[in-house]
Amino acid sequence: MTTKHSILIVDDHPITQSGLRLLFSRHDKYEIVEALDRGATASAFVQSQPVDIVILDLNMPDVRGVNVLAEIVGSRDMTVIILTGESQFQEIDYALKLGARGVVSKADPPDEIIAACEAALAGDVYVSPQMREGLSRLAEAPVALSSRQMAILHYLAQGESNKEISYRLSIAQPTVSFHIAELRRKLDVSNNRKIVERAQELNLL
Amino acid sequence: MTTKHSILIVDDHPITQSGLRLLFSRHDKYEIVEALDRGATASAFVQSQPVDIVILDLNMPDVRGVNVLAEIVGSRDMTVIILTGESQFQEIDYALKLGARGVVSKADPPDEIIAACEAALAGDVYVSPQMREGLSRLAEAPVALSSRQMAILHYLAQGESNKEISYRLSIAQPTVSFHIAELRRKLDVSNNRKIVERAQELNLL
DNA sequence: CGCTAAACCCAAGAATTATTGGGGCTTGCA
DNA sequence: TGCAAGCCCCAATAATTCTTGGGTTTAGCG
Repeated sequence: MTTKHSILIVDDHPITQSGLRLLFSRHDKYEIVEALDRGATASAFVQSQPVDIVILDLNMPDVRGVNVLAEIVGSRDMTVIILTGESQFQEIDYALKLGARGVVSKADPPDEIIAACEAALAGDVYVSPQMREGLSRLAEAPVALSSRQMAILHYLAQGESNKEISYRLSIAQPTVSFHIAELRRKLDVSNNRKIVERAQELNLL
Repeated sequence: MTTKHSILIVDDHPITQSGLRLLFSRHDKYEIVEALDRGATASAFVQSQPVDIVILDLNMPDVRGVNVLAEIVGSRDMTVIILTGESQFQEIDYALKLGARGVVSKADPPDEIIAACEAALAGDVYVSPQMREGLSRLAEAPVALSSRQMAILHYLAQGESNKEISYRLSIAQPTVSFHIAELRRKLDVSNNRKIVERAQELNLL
């Protein structure tokens, strides 16, 4: 092997970053080139410096991981592996639809992360046994949202304005309003202020 | 020093455990004697083998960390440091009342954990700056809302539009916007979509 | 009593968001 | 193959919401 596989870590917990460094230090096939603690910086980073694999946390203080994922796969064809601490299967399912190449829980043995990387490099999508079980139990959603609608729903849940959303997704403001109208229709609410509440009732977040 | 300070880690994420091992391996004053991934096993462990310091996660699949804490401090006088990944300040406040000797977020620099251990050994209670700020918001003087502001807050929580609210209260629409701006200011949020969320945090609803 | 602060209100104009109408794309199905 | 339905997008325009700058009233205080 001439060159190692470059890895970007995106996780807001320094202690988890340390754990990942220790893990990958035992596999000289991989090299961590950067570890970031904010989703926004991650989107920017991969623009200027693409990496082979992104290890992405779903829960970060600034941006939802799925939205980072959407931005990354939207601009570059990069391998993203989801590393989640919670059992948010709806969101994980959505991440897979967006193009995540692997899903591992922080409660899984660390080797699962390596397994996911191996699978991704081989062109497969790896979901750890625990996560696979959770996903299979996920009852088919009574309300089916498209990926765009889901992305915008997540931004809404974070309290972002339409303008901010249009900027992040690089689409026109009326397009955001259009998707919001679709969310209102599908979730059967009359008012934008009820969208997030209803989505939570339906476990869409 | 004749003997090292013994440490028990209780956290359901192996990768976090790795990070902690790496961290404490750089401080030969401490020695990790065990790392457990379930709260129930932790309660049992310290009965048979007391340790100097317990690093305790709040979010575990089987038992809430606070319940483990209650059992530990109830039976043995042991130093427990809370290591939390979420901003659950109500629960953290409760943990401190129960007798936790330190609080650190997983989003804090790892050194904060060492600082908390040092403080605990010196007999102090250490709360990291980030956590301290969150806790202070809990304790800060209750936000005083006028009756008009409170009325409008309730309408907002029900998802009513400004127009509907102006209609119900028989006031002009800009007046509603004015009161909403006051709510934003008093609740210290930047965006209308966050008002209700913040009000719930403060138990104003 | 005058002064200040805070709550309440509104008109007008600025800013944001929604709707309409239309286009392109893909998928499944007749 | 052609058609219908869903998704995604946007420009232009409509509707809503926000801000600004002003006004009134009340309450506390030196």
